[in-house]
Amino acid sequence: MNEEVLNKFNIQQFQQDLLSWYYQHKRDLPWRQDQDPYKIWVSEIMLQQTKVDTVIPYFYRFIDKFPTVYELAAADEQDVLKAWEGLGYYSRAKNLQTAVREVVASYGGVVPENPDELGSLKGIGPYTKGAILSIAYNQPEPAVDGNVMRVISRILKIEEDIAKVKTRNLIEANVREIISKDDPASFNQAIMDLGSSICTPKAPACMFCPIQEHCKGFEDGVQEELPIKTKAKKQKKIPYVVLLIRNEKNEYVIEQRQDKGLLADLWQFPMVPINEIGRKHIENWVFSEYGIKVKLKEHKGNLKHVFSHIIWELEIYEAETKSIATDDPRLRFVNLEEIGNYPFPVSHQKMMQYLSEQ
DNA sequence: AATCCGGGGGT
DNA sequence: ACCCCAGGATT
Repeated sequence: MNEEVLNKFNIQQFQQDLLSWYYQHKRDLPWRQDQDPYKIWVSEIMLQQTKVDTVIPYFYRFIDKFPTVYELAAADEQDVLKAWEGLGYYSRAKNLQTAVREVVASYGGVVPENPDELGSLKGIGPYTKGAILSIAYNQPEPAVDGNVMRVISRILKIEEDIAKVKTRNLIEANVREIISKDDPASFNQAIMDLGSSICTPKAPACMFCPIQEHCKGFEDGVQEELPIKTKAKKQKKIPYVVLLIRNEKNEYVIEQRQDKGLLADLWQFPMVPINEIGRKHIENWVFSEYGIKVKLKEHKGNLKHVFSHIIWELEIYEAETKSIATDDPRLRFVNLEEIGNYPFPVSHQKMMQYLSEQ
């Protein structure tokens, strides 16, 4: 496909230009202090679809709480989710703990250096596998993320749709050709740093790019058109009434979500799907669903919460109940003190401002 | 191959 | 609004 471009590509000079730029400009990041495979691993999972600046405080707190695979393996899953609260994509945290437990049980607590063993762990896909192998173990393995796809598609003028797995594999094959065997850890991280600071999605700073003279996209003036990517479709809106149900002991009803799917195992205030039942039957629905008699009170406000694939349109109501206990295993009555121990999605954290004393 | 899965920030 | 972000699992 782009063999012609690759044939004329000066690999040695490219590596030298890229790496000398990186050695001079590399960012001082918390997970670059050492090459502890566990810490590299945690950082890579957190960084999936998440910006560096967002991850940094979470990384410090997480490593402080779970310094090695042993602390994480022994931890309560709810505590792990609490440490992940607000980061999103919560299955990352559950899969990470599952995989760490596997490392302790089957690999003596040592993160596998074998590509197949590493790649078989929960939550470790092709990117994360390559990142750990290259950064922690100095293996010349590609680590193709969004940055790398953008940078490589511009350099080699690859005009395939990067939303497709096939294109990711093509780029991986190309990286395998041009990666530095002497310092693969720096090579992979250099491309990522370049992608975040110079070779940005919009208005790339080609005039300051250390590898401009190697860039076929720039040579042909198409760098701003690359990479090619199909658009995501619009999110579907789903309306809910959310109930802040309080009893006479000033406790609120919270509910644990199911253990699979959206926001799995996190806690929330009960949500009534009003597009399914109609807003006339809210109190009846709550009784049939949870066995709790409630009386709707004041409308506290509305909230729109946008996910990647759906949009929640939330109407928040205060409600009262005479109940002080429940047999429903999903539910708990908690006071304002206890509620802070449970992992909540950001949308429901925002509702806590409406919780009142008395 | 397409869909599901969070939340934040830049433009 | 729209796009992107150090992606992976499931269908």
